[in-house]
Amino acid sequence: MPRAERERQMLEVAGGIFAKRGYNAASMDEIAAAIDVSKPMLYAYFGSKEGLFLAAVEYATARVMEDLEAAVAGDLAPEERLWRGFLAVFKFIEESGEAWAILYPRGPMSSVEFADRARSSNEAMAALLTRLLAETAVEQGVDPEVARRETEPIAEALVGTVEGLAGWWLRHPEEPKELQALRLMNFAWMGLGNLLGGRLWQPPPSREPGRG
Amino acid sequence: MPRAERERQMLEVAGGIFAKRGYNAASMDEIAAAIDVSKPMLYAYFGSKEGLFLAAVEYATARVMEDLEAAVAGDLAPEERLWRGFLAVFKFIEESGEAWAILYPRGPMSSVEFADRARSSNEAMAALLTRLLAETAVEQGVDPEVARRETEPIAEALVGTVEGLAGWWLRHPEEPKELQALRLMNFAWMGLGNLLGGRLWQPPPSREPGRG
Amino acid sequence: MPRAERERQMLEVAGGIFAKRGYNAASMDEIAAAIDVSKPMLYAYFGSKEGLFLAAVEYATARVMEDLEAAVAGDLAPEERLWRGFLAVFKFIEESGEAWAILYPRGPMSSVEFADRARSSNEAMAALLTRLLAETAVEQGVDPEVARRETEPIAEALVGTVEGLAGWWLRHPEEPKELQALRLMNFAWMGLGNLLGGRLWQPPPSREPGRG
Amino acid sequence: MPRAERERQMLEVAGGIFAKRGYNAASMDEIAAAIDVSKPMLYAYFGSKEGLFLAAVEYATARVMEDLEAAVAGDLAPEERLWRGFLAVFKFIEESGEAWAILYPRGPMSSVEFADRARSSNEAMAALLTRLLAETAVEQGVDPEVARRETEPIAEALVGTVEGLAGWWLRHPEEPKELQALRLMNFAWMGLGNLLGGRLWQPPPSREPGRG
DNA sequence: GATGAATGAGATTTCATTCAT
DNA sequence: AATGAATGAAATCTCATTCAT
Repeated sequence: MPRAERERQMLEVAGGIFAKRGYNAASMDEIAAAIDVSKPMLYAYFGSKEGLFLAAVEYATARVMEDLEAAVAGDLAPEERLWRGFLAVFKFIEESGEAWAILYPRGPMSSVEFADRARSSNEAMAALLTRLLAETAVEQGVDPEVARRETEPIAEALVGTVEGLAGWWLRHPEEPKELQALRLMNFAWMGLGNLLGGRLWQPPPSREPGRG
Repeated sequence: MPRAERERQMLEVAGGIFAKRGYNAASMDEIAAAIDVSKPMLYAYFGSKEGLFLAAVEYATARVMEDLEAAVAGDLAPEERLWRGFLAVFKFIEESGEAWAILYPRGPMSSVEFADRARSSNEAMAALLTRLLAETAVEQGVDPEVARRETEPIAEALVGTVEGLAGWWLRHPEEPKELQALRLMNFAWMGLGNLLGGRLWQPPPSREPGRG
Repeated sequence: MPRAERERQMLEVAGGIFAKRGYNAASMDEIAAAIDVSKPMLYAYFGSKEGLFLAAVEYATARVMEDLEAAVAGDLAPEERLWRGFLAVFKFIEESGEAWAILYPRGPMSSVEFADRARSSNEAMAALLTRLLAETAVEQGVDPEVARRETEPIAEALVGTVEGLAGWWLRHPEEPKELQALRLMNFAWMGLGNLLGGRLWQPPPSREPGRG
Repeated sequence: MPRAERERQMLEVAGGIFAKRGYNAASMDEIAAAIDVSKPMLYAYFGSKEGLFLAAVEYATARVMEDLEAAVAGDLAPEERLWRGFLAVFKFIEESGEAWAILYPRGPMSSVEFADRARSSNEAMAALLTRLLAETAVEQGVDPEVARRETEPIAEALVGTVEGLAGWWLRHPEEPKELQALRLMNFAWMGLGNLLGGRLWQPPPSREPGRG
């Protein structure tokens, strides 16, 4: 088995265990046994438990970002882009729940030691959104200075929004992912002001956003 | 020192250490030393490390919720309420960053074992928002069935939004809290549709920040 | 409550807990709570856990010995004496199983540290038997030198015999104590040689021991 | 060092320490140091302190039982068999006092938690005796129903007898083991009825001790 | 005389990590 | 290249025991 292939497999299994047990409760013993590899091998590949964990996080991040970037690529209206991005993320969660769970474990008691370095996914998503929002804003005539200053925090807030709804969805898995994306459009695109006024957002075929 | 007082002090110090180190890396030894109490005392009061942690979470939750509830109490317009709620939360974060950090540690690798029981803060905030949103929606003539179904997930998303922006703010502490609240109003109340169209939200007269 | 009375009560409760949990697993906390006394009181009365334990053992010993001595007192034939002694012991076990269980806990893993000082019961019973056997032997014309040398080890063996059968009885509590005493007479008085030859011992009314 | 060999060594040393200190007072630290092995090795082999202890008990049991079964094997008269069995047991005690002491610690304050599972030796010996006694009794024409009912408790009593005399012997180690076996024959085979009548048991010709 | 509150010391157990083979 | 065997270090938790009141 080629090294890259083997590494990929290790990261997937390890990621699953980290997601299920949490960083500390996941033992190198258990991981090695699940991969069917000796512990020294794990160390040869990743150097330490921390190294393995970070590699698993990066691997998972890369996969979400691939899906997400593919979804928002091309010449699309901002609204359409947001809609497709939301759909892509919830599709990813549905299909690779474990990978998402490493990135956003929900629930406290993390081991903060290397939280910074493990935030790669958050940053990648926020960066993508920041770029998109900034471009669009400028296209739409928003003051460039304002756009520069405001898009990054807004993008971070938006990632938090997705994470928050994803957490709720985990407890209501019977609902389809499209409904989650639709909710986010209503909340994030329309805003509560419109929602509470009864103005809802319509999915693509007849897409027409904005306030009434 | 009366028992209640001592307990409060323990919870504050322990909360700070849990927030700084994470659940696993925080050792009972370190916590006891920081409180200047013997370890057995900790066990006498809280039974176990888990018990101590959960008590600290509850204590922090109770404090945010007090502030938040006070801020949104009274006969206020929905918009005003949201605005004041946001302000209250960011004020809390500014003053009690550690308490917030225990509740929303940001960053992966949690110890999943008792994540459920530690979600009290999220649930409390989401429940408050759910109630407010539902009431307002119905007042505004939204179909009650829709309101019933949609407010809870939207509320969870909103909590995530706050958490997301708070995370960003932690890395940009030079900005005033009012600016964060203003951002959230623009994002969550107006929606991206309006924002990208250049339509911004104005804070109510008797307050200060924002841009016209 | 007079001190002696209170002390007696403490020893009974403590003895019960020691018997149920074993020396180490019985905590001073549990014992104090069961007696409904504060821990410092326990220390005031008995000095230490070890002191409490030894006092409980002595108390239990004193009680068996009272019963046993009463049973074998008076001018009785050796056989009759043995029979009455056995009956007394099994009666005691039936009525005060816990006291017996401190003295003969059956099963390994004792905490040998102060085993010597805790053997008081064994010694007391063995001493009583030694005296009786020696007297009888001499009366029956056994060489006094032999009697002197042999009675003590035989008495210890006999105590072991009683303990062994008591252990079996604990697992077959449905049988009456008289049957246990009868068995011991057959074994200890008649001997296996007679038993295997089919010669059994008859209880008192028609008592007639010896070999066929 | 091959695993089996190492395990045997561990069990012997651990057994010795358990016997000397008792289960609770023996610490894993001390045991590991005495074997000259790290504590984690102990856990790798036996899982827990309890596991180690039980393994040591089983090991000791297996060794007594080997000797005992070898001694009573073959076509022997009941009397001869008993005599040889006693000799074997006392020989074992003389040579492996520690192993015997783990099985029959004499002295109170056991940790009752797993007393049941630690009684293996008692049960093994009692089972062997039960079988032998039952066979012999039937051969000798004893009512089979009586034999079935009585042999087990008698066997347990007999094990207690051996234990009792062994306890005495520990305090009088200057006497030879043959004398102990002879005593037991006189007590258990002849019975006190005969003893007190001055009728003693004679060892079989080809052996030595005893008094005519 | 009596106790609530407190602690020093030590027990078992687990784990990331590394040699010797 | 790969691993079985081994360990140093540390974590949680418990308990007998004692002051200060």
